[in-house]
Amino acid sequence: MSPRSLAEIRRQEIMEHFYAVVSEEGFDGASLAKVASRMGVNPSLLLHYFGSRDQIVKEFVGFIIARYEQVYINILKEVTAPEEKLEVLMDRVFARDWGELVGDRAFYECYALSLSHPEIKEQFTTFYARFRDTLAEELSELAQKGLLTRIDPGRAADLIIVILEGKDFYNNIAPDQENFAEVRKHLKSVTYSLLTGKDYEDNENHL
Amino acid sequence: MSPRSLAEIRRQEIMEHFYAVVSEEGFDGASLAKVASRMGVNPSLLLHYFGSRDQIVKEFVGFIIARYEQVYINILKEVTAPEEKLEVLMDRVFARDWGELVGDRAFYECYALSLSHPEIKEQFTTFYARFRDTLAEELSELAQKGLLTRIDPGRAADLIIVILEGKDFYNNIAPDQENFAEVRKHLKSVTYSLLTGKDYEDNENHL
Amino acid sequence: MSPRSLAEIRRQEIMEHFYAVVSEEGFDGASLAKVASRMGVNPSLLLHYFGSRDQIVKEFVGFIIARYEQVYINILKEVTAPEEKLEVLMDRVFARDWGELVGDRAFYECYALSLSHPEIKEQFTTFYARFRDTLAEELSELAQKGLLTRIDPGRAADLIIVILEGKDFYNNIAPDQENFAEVRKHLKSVTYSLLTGKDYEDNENHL
Amino acid sequence: MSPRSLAEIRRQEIMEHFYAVVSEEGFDGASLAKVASRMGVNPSLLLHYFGSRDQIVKEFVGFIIARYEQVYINILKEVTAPEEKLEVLMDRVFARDWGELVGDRAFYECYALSLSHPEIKEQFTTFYARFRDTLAEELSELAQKGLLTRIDPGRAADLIIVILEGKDFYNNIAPDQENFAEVRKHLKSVTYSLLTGKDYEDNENHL
DNA sequence: GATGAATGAGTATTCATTCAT
DNA sequence: CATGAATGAATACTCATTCAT
Repeated sequence: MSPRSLAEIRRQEIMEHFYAVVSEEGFDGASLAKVASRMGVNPSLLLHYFGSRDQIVKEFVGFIIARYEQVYINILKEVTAPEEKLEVLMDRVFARDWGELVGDRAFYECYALSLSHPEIKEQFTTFYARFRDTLAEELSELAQKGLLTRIDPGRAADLIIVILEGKDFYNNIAPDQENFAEVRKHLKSVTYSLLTGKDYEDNENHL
Repeated sequence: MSPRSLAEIRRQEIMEHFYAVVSEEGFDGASLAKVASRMGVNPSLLLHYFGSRDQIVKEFVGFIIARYEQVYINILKEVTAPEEKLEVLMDRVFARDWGELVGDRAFYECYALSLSHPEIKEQFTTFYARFRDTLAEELSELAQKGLLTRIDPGRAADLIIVILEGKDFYNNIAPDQENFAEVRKHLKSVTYSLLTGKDYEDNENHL
Repeated sequence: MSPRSLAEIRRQEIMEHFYAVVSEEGFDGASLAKVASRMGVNPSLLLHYFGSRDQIVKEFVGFIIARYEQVYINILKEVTAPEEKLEVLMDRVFARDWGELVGDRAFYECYALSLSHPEIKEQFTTFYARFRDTLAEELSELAQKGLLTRIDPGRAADLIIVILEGKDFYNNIAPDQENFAEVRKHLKSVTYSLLTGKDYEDNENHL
Repeated sequence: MSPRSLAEIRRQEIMEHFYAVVSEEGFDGASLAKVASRMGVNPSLLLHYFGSRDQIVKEFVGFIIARYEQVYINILKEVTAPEEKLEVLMDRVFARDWGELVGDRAFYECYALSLSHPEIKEQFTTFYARFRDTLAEELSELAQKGLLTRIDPGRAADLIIVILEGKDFYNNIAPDQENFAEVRKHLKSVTYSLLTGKDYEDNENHL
């Protein structure tokens, strides 16, 4: 309840504004001057709190991943009866979009960055490891209840991640944008079958 | 007999070197000076041929997509007997990597760029449209021969693209890198089932 | 009648286009590239004919002065009866404008340039010397006929030049632009009086 | 006690140095680097204070005009008995030179600039409007005292400006430089006559 | 905690110029 | 006669950063 220190608030503000600029113009366009000007603040202030732009970028990747984590975790943490759990999970994975995240340039900028920065790649890797493990754990429960017959939970988790990320990737640049909802619906049905061995048609009302 | 004008050769060289730098350092680090210095050439020369850095970037996206297209087309153009066609296709889609393409920062840099540049997004969209259509056409032939029972060719093409891109995305930052081959193998089997309605176990030797 | 050499024509073309650009953007904006592009020609061509930009500028001052000379000479060369000569001269000096010359940035650019380039100043000086002398000669004839009573011809020539240049200078930036015609009219009348000792009112119909 | 902020002092310094360079080499030669180097300061500093070179130029025109205004106002503000006023005014208008102003390339550079920049032309126009009005006002007083018989004060002001600017223009490039004092003397006498209707000969001792 | 002065390296781009063709 | 390749210096401007206040 105690208000965070001013320093903490400022740092958060800076991240928020940095995010806004990266989303629109990429790291390329995210100069301290531009971010500071958006904040209505002196550029030196950003350095006062982070020491260097590099440090901002580094922490920014953490900031972005934390944002994702929050969303991904929400997919799972919903408490429901085991029988419904898979449907709810599927619904969420294949939902329209997750807040402002889908199509977010900032995320892919960080991802691209990770491909040549081992330290940053590490951040992504541990994030996806955590996500995979949590997913697998969840699915494992379902498997024990016989609701997930044909597939190993770890494999299933991998599969879900692949389809999830592939779907979002494709969604952003897919032809026939307006009908992408049907692609999502189809992917959902297909994934459901893969996990349960049953057709999904009879569950259509969950969409 | 000299097939291309000097200008064309130079432009190609510039693209090649620009690619190398973007792959390592992103657009952020791809200054004209850096690219020129790699080429052992004066920075003005790049502008002599392209007019502006923006123009280089724009054409570079085309260059990257053309590279992908070449690979993606290779997946399909192999001429084989219809019965083997699906296996060959699967093999290729889920192969280890496609030259230097996988894990290529340059590609994701372009992709990220497209998310806030409609003109560039358009380039991606038409590329994936073309890829999807060609895939669908191919699958449609197989369907007519009864080798693809359970799925509409267009849907199947979407599915393949989603899994293909999701796999590559995941591959780059997946935990347990060494065992990713198994993930690929599993994805291949699963995709095969989805397309044919048959299990893939009996085809394991194709991997 | 024989066509000038192509070289001569080209040089003239270049001067013409250089003039257009200097008029709009000053020497500052008159780059070889810009001039060449207006001509639809390769920048190297300008150097082919002039050797260097400096040479173009130098010859350009001559070009500008020659343009002025042509106009100024026209003021004088009209052959009329001595009694009308002064009126015609006055009419011309205080005419609305002299072609596109009035308000021409290029002229003042050259003039400004002359203030720190002795060689160029020399060009202006000899031009105005020539102008002054021709004027004085003309006025001297009138004086001999008793049409110019009160003033020494040389002094009169100086006076005319001062009023002429002052009027043009003032015209370009005078408040109350629309009514500047009246200023011109008044200046004409005043100058007439100064030269002849008579009031000008009775000659108003010459305006 | 320190009257101006550091920023104000710096801005003034920059104007001063910019003036020096423009006087010698025109806008063409007045690069930020050159000006900064004269100041013994980093080029970025000029932009720190003005934002862009264009802004410097714009403010520079104001700076130049303010300089002129100061001199022109000095012509008028001298308090003397009405009977002497005209003589003093004439003396000042036709004085040898006004500090470093005469022959100042910077002024004509600005003037030339104004011919294709409406915004800058506006600055000149309002300056000359102010000058004309103040002059007219002054002359109007003299007229009421019967010291200015033959001419409307507004017209007289226009006339003085024309002769003043024409004289300076001509002075800079006139042949027979050494004897230009006589031209000035003659112009003074002539102007005096025009304003008062009396000959000036008897006032020669004022020169 | 925050600003502003100042720097110096780096940016894309423009420019005049040379040379080979 | 004219172009186009190539250079290298110069341009205005941006940027991250330091330091004093």
